[in-house]
Amino acid sequence: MERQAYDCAAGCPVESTLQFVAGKWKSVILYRLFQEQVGRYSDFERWMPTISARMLARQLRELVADGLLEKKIYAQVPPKTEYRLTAFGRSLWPVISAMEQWGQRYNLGQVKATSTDVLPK
Amino acid sequence: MERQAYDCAAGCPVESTLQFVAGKWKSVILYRLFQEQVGRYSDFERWMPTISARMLARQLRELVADGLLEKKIYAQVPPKTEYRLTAFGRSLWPVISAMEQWGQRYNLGQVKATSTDVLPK
DNA sequence: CAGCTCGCTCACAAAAGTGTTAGTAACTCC
DNA sequence: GGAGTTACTAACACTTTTGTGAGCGAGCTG
Repeated sequence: MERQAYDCAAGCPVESTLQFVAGKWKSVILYRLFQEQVGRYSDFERWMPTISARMLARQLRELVADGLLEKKIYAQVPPKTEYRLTAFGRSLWPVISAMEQWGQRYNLGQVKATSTDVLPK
Repeated sequence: MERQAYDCAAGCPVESTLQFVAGKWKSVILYRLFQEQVGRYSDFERWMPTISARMLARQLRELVADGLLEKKIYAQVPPKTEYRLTAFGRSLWPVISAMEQWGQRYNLGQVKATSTDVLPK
């Protein structure tokens, strides 16, 4: 099983949240779906060009298994699938949104900023 | 270097945030410091009993290198060090707090809940 | 009937992350 | 003077995560 095990004896709430969100691409996938409502497999490939097909399929599968996304398969050829957030997935909006805002404010470029770049003195 | 590389061509803000927060234990360390203000090395060992010394030292070092924490070394024997949040680190409060709240609401136990456990119908 | 399409999956290999054990420095207490 | 203290680090092995390349099924298009 390719999943990190967070075992927090005291039931740390931050760790529980991480269980759902901490895959390398998961929060980005969720973020995209918050923006676009629906995404097909090929949409994600376009939105996140550096992800490999293997990872994309796997992260999507885990998100579906966790109940955050739902997957609709159309029985047609060539195949078509759609992913969208479930109500449970949508409940993560505060988390994703906080990440988005922090990233916009403190890290507009993709290169890591240090505190001195951001906070004067 | 033990660091994941997120290269988001479009400069996705969620990915930039992940760069700082996505270590296996980083957000938990930050969370603890938001609660306690100050932490010594041995405090973290007590707060997070399942982390290994190697990981703790490493995650702390990275957080300091990223400018999120500052480290104060007292020149005494036996040695004493204190870690606390910098202003930059404190700017992450909305992210950590959103994680905390989601974890408290939807995942009180440490076992993964599924959507059906949480959302009626 | 060859080729294209889409949404994947599999096997293999490389890379990243993690745990374990041992050890250090230097001062105090017994 | 031997043991205990704190905050680590280094070496090694192991596990987990990730990338790569290949392939598949089934119908539609030329």
